[in-house]
Amino acid sequence: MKLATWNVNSLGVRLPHLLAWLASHPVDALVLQETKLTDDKFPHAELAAAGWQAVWFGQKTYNGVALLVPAAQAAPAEVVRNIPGLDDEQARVIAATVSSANAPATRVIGAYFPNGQAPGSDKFAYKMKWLEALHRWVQAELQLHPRLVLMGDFNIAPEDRDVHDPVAWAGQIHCTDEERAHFQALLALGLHDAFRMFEQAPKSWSWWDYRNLAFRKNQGLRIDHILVSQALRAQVAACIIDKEPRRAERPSDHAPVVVTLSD
DNA sequence: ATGGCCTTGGTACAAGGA
Repeated sequence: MKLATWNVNSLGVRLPHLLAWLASHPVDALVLQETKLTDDKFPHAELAAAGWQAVWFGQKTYNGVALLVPAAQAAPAEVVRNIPGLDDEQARVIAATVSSANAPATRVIGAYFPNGQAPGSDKFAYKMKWLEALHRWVQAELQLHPRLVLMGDFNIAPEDRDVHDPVAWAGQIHCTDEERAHFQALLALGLHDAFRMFEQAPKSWSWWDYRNLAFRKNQGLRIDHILVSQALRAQVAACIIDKEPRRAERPSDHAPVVVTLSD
């Protein structure tokens, strides 16, 4: 079973690009972030024509998330939109139970973590509050669904090796001690960073700034993550960042991350 | 380098992203 996450930075712009990637990457579930579409604008018909069913949760201009599974697969079940109990006007989370043909049901949480803008800002305070609510909710979800995957754009670089220039980024947004402590708190729930379960090339990033020729110079951050629960840990066979779509014309600034679970 | 780019809304340029 393959599961993937991708911040597409506008599904309206990126739909052809997404369909091309899906055609050559037959995953069992894909979560999207930054769709930037209200629910009435979500391109479910175009996705269905390409063989994909979806559940989605969006808003105008900003944020927006979705979960795609093959049309032949069972429909995503027990769908949750945003974090229960958190009063949030921003569309950042979609969760569902996914059943592929050859694996037991798996709880998939797709999340677009707040950016946070800058330490000390109102947006940073919102990020902290959101992270606290996420932690509480994921803890409860794990009790209900031992087979659980939390994936998405975390907007957190967990360690200095996830940052192209740790000195320049020290204490900056995505790299503060507070954000990193929240990442560790999620791991402490019994989640595992699938990418770090394997030896990886140094300077592996999932996001590169559009500016400064950052992709060409491989100056980026690893901020898109796939965390798997203890029950799934032994089945993780591979985890990769697919840089190829970042080379495209008009790419997203993020690359997809893909995890392979053995049956 | 104080920044460079991309997207949205809307039709000029501001806001947000990371």
